[in-house]
Amino acid sequence: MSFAHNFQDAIHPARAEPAGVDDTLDILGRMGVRIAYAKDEEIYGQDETADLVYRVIQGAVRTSRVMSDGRRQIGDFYRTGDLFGFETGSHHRFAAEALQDCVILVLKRSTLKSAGGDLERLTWATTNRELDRAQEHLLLLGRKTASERVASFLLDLVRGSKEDTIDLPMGRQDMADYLGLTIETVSRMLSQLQASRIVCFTATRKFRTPNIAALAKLAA
Amino acid sequence: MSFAHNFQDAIHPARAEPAGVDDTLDILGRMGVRIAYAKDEEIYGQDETADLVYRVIQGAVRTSRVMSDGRRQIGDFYRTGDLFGFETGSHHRFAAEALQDCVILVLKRSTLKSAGGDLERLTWATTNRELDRAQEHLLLLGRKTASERVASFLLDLVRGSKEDTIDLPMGRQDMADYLGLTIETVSRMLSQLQASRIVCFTATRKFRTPNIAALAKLAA
DNA sequence: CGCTTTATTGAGGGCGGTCAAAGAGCGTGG
DNA sequence: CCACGCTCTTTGACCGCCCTCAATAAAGCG
Repeated sequence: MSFAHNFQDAIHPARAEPAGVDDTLDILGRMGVRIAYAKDEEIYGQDETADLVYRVIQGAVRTSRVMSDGRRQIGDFYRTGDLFGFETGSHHRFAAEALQDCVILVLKRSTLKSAGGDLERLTWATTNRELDRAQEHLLLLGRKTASERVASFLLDLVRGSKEDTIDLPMGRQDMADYLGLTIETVSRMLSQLQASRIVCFTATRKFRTPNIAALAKLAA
Repeated sequence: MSFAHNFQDAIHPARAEPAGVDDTLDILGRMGVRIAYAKDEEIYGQDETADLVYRVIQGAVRTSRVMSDGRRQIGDFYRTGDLFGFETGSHHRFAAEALQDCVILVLKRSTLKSAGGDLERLTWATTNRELDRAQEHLLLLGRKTASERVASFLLDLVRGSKEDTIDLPMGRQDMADYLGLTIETVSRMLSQLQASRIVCFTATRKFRTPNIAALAKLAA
């Protein structure tokens, strides 16, 4: 499954940190270890003990859980700068995998907690954000229709980006497993949105949203 | 909607605390204020600021979120002894309502955080448990079938109880809104489980599980 | 360019939703 | 205690959304 040769600190510590990011995060950079993962490589496994936390330096990550018969649910996606692995106190309910080749900063959880002050506040804020997102996800999975789910998903991406053209870091199967749908339904909904001139795909994984208001309305 | 006359500390502080509960929780009892809520009364509202936390002293509570067209998703249920209201750092994504007439201990969040030591650990543990449950819920809503959802739900109740006969604190509509189903589907699945001799309802809201192994298998 | 993987589109079926009616539970008042 | 009325639950018939299966098309990659 994974034949990537991990390496520690092979990436130069100088990062292109966007301006405005809290200085607190810079402290993290000096505390942890950078590890590179190949696409689809596992960062941590389902039911693994959770004494580490992670930050995406480059690339993107998904958390997922698979049932014994292969059905899969994706918990969330993480982009550059995001912290993840906070989901539990002892054992991970979801596994984490690299969505693309990426570089991850790995830290001991205990280090973060004992650091006090800003870092503790950061840990707290991150966990709260996780809960918020999970609850929004619950509503989506429990009560939204297929088109509403896809619209909500795209809207989330639009709101989390400053670019005009947005590129999806994941394939259709990952979208489907996040949204609780099949790949075919996702594809159909996307085609439908495009036919309605609400989104416009310039490539399989690149799109623009000429009509965000309409998209927001569809997302319900 | 609610014509219950709330009253503070009208309930005598002596509680029938089951043995084995952490002493930490007793401290809470001296810090907060007890408030009684009538069935279906709102404890806090969707989008309300979240500077308080709560503990169920008596009765049961649900958290829920409704969409503009009335579709509702229930986040979780809370029984005697459970802490709730930890879902967010600033504003509640879900409202909380009394499932039955109940008594709730209300505390300032800041009090809890500044107390340090055990209480801080308790806050942390509770939040982690919330995340764990939310993630389990995500899998249920995203990937399980109707019968698996109902089986999972009943199994959860069985595992959380020491009694042989379990009674449901909620009606079918609440179950449905928790499971992302309709009331009719829930009812049909229950009838089906009973026909299979996997559960046995002695009343609408009382059941036993003669065959937990089979129930666990169905829950997947 | 050929091969593999991924995405789209179509046809048909099934699970769960919708609509409707009957039945059970339960408090109220005669 | 029973009759009545309300709410909640169950059951049935039918429908529609999404899934399944299958084929084609497009995209990635050597």
